[in-house]
Amino acid sequence: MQKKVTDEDLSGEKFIPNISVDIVIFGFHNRQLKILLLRFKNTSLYALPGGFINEEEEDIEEAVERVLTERTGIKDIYLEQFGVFGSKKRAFGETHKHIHESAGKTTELNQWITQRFVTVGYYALLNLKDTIPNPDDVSDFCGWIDINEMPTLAFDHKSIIEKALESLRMMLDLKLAVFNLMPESFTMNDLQSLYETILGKKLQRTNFQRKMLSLGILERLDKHWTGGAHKAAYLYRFDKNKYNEMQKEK
Amino acid sequence: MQKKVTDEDLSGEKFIPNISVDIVIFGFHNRQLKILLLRFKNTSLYALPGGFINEEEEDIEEAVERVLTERTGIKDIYLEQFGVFGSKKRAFGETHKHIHESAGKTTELNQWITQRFVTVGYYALLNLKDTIPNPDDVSDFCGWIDINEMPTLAFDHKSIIEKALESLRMMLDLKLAVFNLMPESFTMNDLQSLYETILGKKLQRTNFQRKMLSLGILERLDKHWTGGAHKAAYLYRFDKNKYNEMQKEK
DNA sequence: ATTTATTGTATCAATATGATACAATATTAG
DNA sequence: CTAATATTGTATCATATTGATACAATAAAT
Repeated sequence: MQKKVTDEDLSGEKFIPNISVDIVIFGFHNRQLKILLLRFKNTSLYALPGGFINEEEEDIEEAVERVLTERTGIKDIYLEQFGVFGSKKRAFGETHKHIHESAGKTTELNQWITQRFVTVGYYALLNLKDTIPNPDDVSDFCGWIDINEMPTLAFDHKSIIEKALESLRMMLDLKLAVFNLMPESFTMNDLQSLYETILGKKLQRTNFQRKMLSLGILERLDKHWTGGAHKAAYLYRFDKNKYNEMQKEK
Repeated sequence: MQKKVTDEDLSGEKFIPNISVDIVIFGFHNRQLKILLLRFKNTSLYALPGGFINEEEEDIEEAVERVLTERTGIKDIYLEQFGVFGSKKRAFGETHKHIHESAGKTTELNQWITQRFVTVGYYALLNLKDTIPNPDDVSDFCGWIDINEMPTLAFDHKSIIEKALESLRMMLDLKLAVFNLMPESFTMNDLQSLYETILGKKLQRTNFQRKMLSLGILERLDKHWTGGAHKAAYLYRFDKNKYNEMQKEK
């Protein structure tokens, strides 16, 4: 959702009015799918990272990349635009006033932010371990929240997240973007649990393994001893070179 | 792209600034896929139907529906949002000036339309026969143009159309929206040629027929005599009831 | 040494898809 | 009227994909 106006914003930068971007940043850790959320200062209200588009200098996607870097500390992140939210009810003046006051701001709330906004939804897929979550100036928390433990979300961010997940689900087998969520090396079981949380259903282990191996994009590494009382699983690595060759052939 | 400002617009209606909608309206006739285009007065410049969003009263989709009805005369059309185009280069002041002058307008060109616009792309699927294409006040032509004979298009409408087609192609087997393009009754061959133009490749007749029949949503009607020196083909009808039952089971 | 949990692979059945064959039939040519 | 021709509907076979089950390998605990 719309990032609040900082001092920088007020001095010079000019945003396209009435348009924001919101980013559903997915990460994967401990076999759980997570989303990066902000919490507004002195509230229990959470929200998606978001921002506005610099009128002179930025494509929409560039604005998204800027916000992504601000919140996660990293660049070159897998991005997908999944929808626009333009209901006439998308004017959140009261909520913004509340957030503004809770943050202890003494200045007058900028009028423009209370107007109706159309927001463009993007989702990002990244390796959670690489990130250093960083709150903005109206948030006191920025961090990873499990997809199954969503807190109260501001604005219409709940439905934006649902749409993002649905979109991710549809793309799962078409693109192989899911590997952006995985660490450098992982076991089949790790990968399977990611697929299962995204799809929201259990998959059959042996057939899943067959399918993944037949993609021809996984490089097998050393075995991985868990300490468990059983055979060790292999680690795999997503092989970008093989993937690129595959894409060329299409 | 952005519809030009009419007298109505100037008197009272208030649009969200910097945002437009553009609609790729698909129709199918004579075994050819067509798009509804406008041609600006006294030019050979074509463009997609489009418009702006009433700030007080309209969801984005409602604005799209309004424009659709204005240009085609019909309501309740299948709609799908396929993308947002927000390049920083999307400011078309010079083109608008040219269109404005060619249309013989003596008034000053409204400044707001020369600014940067973010446009939301929708595609619509409808039965071409039901429509009465209707130009707007800066166009002298509104009609169906074959997808393979695209004229020079204004703004970035060429790439918007390409993206729409790509999106339609991806959705082809996921949804069964394609039937919105067909007339009340049609032969398998008609349907196949539609699939072939969308996919841009030939399909095998017998297997296509098997696939369509196995969907369980086609009702077989009488035979259809073409006058050709061969067996008559059956006509089929898309059975909405069967389709709805199918969806419920999912 | 035996037990247990998990892994990698093989295999068989059920489906789906690609390719080909062929009978049915509406018209035209002779 | 008969034969030729083009197109349609359906069947069938081979191949590929997917679902379900079996089983041997093995790391640690008993």
